[in-house]
Parts: sequence; structure tokens; C-alpha cells
Amino acid sequence: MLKADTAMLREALARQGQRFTRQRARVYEVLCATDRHPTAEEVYVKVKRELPSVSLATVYKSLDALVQCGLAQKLTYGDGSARFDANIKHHPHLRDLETGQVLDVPMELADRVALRLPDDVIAGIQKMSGFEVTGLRVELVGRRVPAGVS
Amino acid sequence: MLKADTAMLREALARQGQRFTRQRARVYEVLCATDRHPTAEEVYVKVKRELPSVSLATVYKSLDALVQCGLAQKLTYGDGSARFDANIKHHPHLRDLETGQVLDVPMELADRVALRLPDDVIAGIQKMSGFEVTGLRVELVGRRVPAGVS
DNA sequence: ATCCTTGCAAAGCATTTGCAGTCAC
DNA sequence: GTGACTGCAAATGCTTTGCAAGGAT
Repeated sequence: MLKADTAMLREALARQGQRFTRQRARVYEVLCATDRHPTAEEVYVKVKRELPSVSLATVYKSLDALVQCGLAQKLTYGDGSARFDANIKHHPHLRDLETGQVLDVPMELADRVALRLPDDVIAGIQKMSGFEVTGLRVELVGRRVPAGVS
Repeated sequence: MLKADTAMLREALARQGQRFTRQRARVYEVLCATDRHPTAEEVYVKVKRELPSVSLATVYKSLDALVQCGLAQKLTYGDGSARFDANIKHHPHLRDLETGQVLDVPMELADRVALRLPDDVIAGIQKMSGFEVTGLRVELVGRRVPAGVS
């Protein structure tokens, strides 16, 4: 649900020695226009509406370029396909175990799903296991109940 | 690092109408004997030492049976392979983005990596998005730094 | 003009499936 | 004896790759 900023995309690509193309612009627009965290296939279907000759491989490559530029994140799960999110700020996700769909915790509640991770714990982890923490992932798993059903 | 309880395995399988076999027993032993969260392939290699005729497909099926019995959990990631863990209690993981390896947050610190998830937030999520939360996943991602290197 | 990107088809890889023979109960 | 399990090979599904033609700078 973000606004796709074309100029920003162009700059971000240039910064990595990559080129601005029709295909990448459309992929980025599609990704910004939804909060459904689509799969590559789902992005492909939408991009194809405006760019009928696009190939799935190009969509994969474009999504990869966006991730490299820091304009998208890839959410990987083993079951089924990876999902992509133009919201690069860390936020908690809800994952439906039955359909594989991923959605966001409603904005109003997202702040209240917080991971307590004191600095000294990060330091302790690094000291004890040599592991440098650079990011985190918080996910609530369950199932989506059809509206109106308990 | 748990003790593989054969009798428990036998009962857990029976409860689901499944049978106790040499292969399943070995798979369970291998899984209990490590805290490295091995992939199916890694389990296969170890089981094959004692049961040379075992097939990879059988290891997959056995791991699946363990998960169904509630004696193991499957940790899925999109990059590379799924990993399996005989520790079914929820606990935070460390994931190395470079090698894909998964390890546990050291026991002494695990309690201090806690997700704040009040009941009313769970209720709010269910009300607002129809999503019933049944589990959660907390993961610290980063990289493992070779010992002695900052 | 350079060299990055596209679109196609083929390859790759983890995982699953179909099936005949075997084994647990 | 019955029905579940094994091991093999083939199939599946997502993703990546090689490459010639096309496009961005």
C-alpha cells in the first residue's frame, strides 16, 4: 500500500550499476500496490496485464533486483513459494498454515507485538555462539477463519 | 540432545495408526542426538551408516511421521532445505544467512528473548482479520562469525 | 558502443508420489 | 492375513541459468 516512487527506484538501481527498465518499474508498482505479500507467480500475473510479453524469469530477476536495492524483502518459507514485500521495515506477519498466505498484523496492533531483545542478550549471543545478529523475524502462525465463523 | 525414547515413539506412532519400524526409530535417534537442526539429507547420511539400504524418500516419510506424531517440528525456509528439530517446545532460533544453518539461542539466554503478545492482541487480531493464532516463530537472523574474529 | 536485461527453454534442487515387494501387527 | 511401509524411479513445483536478441546509458 505504499506509493511506488519511480525516481527512487531509478536511483536505487543506478546505485548498484543496474538499469531502469519497464519490467522492473511494473514489478515494483505491483508490489507497492498490495499488502498481500504476493508470490512471484502472483506478481507475474499482474505485471502481464500491462506487459503481456513479460516472462516469469524476468519477474524473478526483477524481484531479486529490488531486494538487492533494498526496496523489497523476500519472505521465504519452505512450503510453497517465496513471498515479496515492498514494506522493508521490520513488522510482524501472520501466516496461514492452510493456504500459505501471509498478511500483516493489523497496523493498530503491530506495535504491541514486540520482541524483547535486550542489547546484552545480543552481546551474549555473539560471545557464546559467535553469532552476529543483524535482523529478526517474528511470525504468528495459525489459520484464517472464514468471516462469521467462530 | 534429548534422549530418544523408543517406547514413547512406538506409542506415539500407534496412536496415529502408524507402525514402528527400524527406519523410523533410527531417524528419531539421529534427530534426538543433535541440536543442529539437520536437513533431511543430513539425517539420511547418518541413518545410512547403520541402515545402508535406507532411501532418502523413506527418511522424508519418517520425518513427516514424526512431525505428525508431535515428536518433531519442521522448520521451513525458502532458501535451501527444510530442517528438523526433535525439540518441540517453542524456542528462538538463530539462522545464518550465509550457510543456511540454524542453531539455538544458548539456553541461558533463550528466556530473555521473549515475544510480548498479550491475550487482548491475539483477540484483536482474530476480530480484525479473522486470523486464529496457534503458534509463533521467533528467529534472529545474521551470520556466524568465525571464532576469534570481531 | 558497451554491457545489462529480456524472454525462452532447459536445467537444478528439494520434495513428493506411484507402485511392487516387504514387513509390522 | 491385512494394511502400512520401504525403496526405487519418475514426477512435481519453484526457482535459476545459459544464451541470443534487444534495450538502457
